[in-house]
Amino acid sequence: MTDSAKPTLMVVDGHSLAYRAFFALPVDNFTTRDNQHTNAIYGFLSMFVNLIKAEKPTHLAVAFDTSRHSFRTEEYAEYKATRSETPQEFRGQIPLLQDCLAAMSVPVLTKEGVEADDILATLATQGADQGFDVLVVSGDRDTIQLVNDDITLLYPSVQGVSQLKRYDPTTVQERYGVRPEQYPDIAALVGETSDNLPGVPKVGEKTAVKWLNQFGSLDALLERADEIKGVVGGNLREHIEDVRRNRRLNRLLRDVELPVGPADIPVAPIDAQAVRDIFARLEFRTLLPRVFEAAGAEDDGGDQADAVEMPEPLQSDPSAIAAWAMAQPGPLGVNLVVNAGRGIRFGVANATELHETDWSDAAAEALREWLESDKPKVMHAAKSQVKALLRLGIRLGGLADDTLLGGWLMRPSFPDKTLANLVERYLGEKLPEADPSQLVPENEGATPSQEAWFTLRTSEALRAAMPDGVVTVLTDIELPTLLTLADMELAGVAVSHQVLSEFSAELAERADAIAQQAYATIGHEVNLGSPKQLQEVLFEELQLPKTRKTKTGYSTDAASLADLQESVPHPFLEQLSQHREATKLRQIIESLDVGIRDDGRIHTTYVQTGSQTGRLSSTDPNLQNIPVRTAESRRIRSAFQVGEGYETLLTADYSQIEMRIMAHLSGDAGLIEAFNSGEDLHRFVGARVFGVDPEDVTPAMRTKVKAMSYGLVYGLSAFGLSKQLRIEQSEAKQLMLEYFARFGAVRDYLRSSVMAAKEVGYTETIYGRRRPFPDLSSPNRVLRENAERAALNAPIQGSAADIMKIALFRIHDELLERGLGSRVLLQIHDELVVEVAPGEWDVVDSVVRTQMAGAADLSVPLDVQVGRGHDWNEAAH
DNA sequence: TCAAGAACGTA
DNA sequence: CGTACGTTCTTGAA
Repeated sequence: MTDSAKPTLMVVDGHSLAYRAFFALPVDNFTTRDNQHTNAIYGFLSMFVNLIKAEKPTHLAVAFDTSRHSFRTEEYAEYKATRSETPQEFRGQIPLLQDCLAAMSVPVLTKEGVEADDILATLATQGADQGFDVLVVSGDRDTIQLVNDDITLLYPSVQGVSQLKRYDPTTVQERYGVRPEQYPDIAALVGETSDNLPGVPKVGEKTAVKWLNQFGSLDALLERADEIKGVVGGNLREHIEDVRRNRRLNRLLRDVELPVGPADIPVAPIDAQAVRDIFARLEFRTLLPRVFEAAGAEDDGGDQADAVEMPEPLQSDPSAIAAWAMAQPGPLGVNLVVNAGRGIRFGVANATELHETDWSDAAAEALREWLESDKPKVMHAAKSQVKALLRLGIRLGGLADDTLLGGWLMRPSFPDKTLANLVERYLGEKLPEADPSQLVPENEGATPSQEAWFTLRTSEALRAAMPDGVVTVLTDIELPTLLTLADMELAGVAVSHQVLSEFSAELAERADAIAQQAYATIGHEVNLGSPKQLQEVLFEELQLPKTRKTKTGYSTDAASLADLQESVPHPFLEQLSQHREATKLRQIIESLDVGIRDDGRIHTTYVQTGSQTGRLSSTDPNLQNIPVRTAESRRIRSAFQVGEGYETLLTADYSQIEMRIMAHLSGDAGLIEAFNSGEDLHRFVGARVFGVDPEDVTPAMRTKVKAMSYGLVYGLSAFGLSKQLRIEQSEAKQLMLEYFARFGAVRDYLRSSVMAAKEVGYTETIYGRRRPFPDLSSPNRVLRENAERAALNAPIQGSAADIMKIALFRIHDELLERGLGSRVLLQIHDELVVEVAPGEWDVVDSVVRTQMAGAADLSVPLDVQVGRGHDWNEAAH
């Protein structure tokens, strides 16, 4: 392509390319542990090394803008004035990017009063004069004017930063219909919105090109502007000064005084250690070898600790392993490979020695003493392993860490929770992985003891990176919770197939009947479960007014149907709603029914890392969303019954725990008084807000303040409140004003908590659990406001989750310690379900109340409601 | 067979 | 234009 005899000069506009990368790469994937955003840096460098590899420049420099001020703003103050402020998280990345470039020995050029493109223009012009092949890399269209036989422009295409389009004189001519040096003439006529340079109205690229070709030059055109007929002619004559100004401003300076010329910037060897250091800080791992490769340098690993050599795993006898493990002073990595609930292989490791064995009852017995001892053990995803051991009657002791939990606590939003991912993130190494595409893989995956070894080392690295508060949450809340959940999952909850199937049959019959009526109403059959077909019926056949828009059409959800029914009543709407209700319940029942195991119980799985706030989630089946709102749906709960050999179920729930946490965190005197007064919360708040005595608070008032109180925790707006209460927005606004006039500290707290989160980049619960929020300073309003609401909610929901977890494991532990037969079965965020053994009611009731009320010491009491019954519905109060 | 979207259950 | 979840069904592309 290029004449190999000629040197190649590559000059890059760092600012514009990094800015494109900033918007192209999701910030979520490019944030370091200490919340430094790196997406612009990564995107730029990734493209940059590709360029160097492909183009092999002999001389190289990257130019940056210094500020928004330049000779152009001097002449025309509005220049680029419409550009929104570059976001702080972009600007913050520029110095770091420049550090990276410095480490890579790439000259970084800036000059006060001129833009990066002027520097490019100067170097490119000098380079061409001095016999270089010149490559200009820029995302600014004005650089098209530089293109000639010696100067080629690489311009990012719309597809993304990684694709660069190559412009030489021919391609410019093809694309724009003029020679490169004429491009600024077109731009001057058309204008450039992004630079806030208005052009001639009604003149686009086509007209501009036509004129230029007709008159030969811009000067000639402006001279003879009288000859252009029609509206555009008038426009041109009217805006002739704008065009002249545009042309002055879009001319790039080719004679900027620079400290270096093209010959002074030959490609130099990179500073390997400096690159390693800054990349380590930015947590770039995959980029490192690419930079070394592009620079033609050897990555000798540097003066960091040498890459750790993985010791060979030893196939050992279980009792030998047990003796060895007992003798180890420090923590060991432990890994029981579980399949279908049973162990199959077992591995254990310290830093230098790896042992593994097939798992068997005999192996379990040999290892029992050590497993049950409090000798420290470090695992990844311990819960399923703990359960497999419990099935053999082995209660694991000494669980010192679970890297699954640690990784989640550090970055709760990250979906990949595998050990392999943590190994890469925290050790910068690769966990050996079998190639899943091959039946007999060439590369063996890690063996059980190797995984244990990696787990142990990952645990150390994770702990080193973990803030103290997060360590506390891990060891004092999550690890004890893990052991509790293992017992709860194994216990399961007894569910009556009989009750479920009777109800299911009833619902099936009803759903069928309603469906038939619905078909009769509209005159034909339709799949009532298909929103697409329903839209046909509702909005075309029945010509009902359009509802809320969805991605694929108009909504047919319950709220929309209710709205329609109110404004344009139609029997089909009612039938559809009832059908939905019946089939939904039936669906839930059916999935519960198939979940009943041979022991007559449902064993859910709690996903301890399933939320970003610290809550648990429940799957297979989800027992945290069993219907409760309607009397009919509660029949499902009556199928959850006390198991054989037990006396009764106990339910215990926290009342208004989130509002209590808000009272505590905000220190609002009124709200604290509300909770200390013993008065019904919403009555108390309603009395204050509406200025009446508590006994005079009407149900309507109570409903309003209740919605307001709950909405607060979620970042509710006046719009949302009005929608929910079906009142005017102005009334909702007034309600909020009155509310905050009485409970102002609540608003102050919410505001300042979001502000603080914006400052540090994360929120924190009372116990130190963190949740990062990179989007809080996003330039995108939707993203930012979503993040603000989530950030407002996170400490509240998260603190509630912390408190419930503490109560949960303390109850679990105390029941065990006291040798009681009663056991906790379910956790539904603020509620626990306990199966009480015969004769233990009084003590269990007391343990539960005491531990729940005492789980946290807030400035308001924690109120606990306890109920008792043969089934879950009856036990609710 | 899979992923996305809509809908809906809970706290 | 109210947070946090999981499941089921339909649909259309692969």
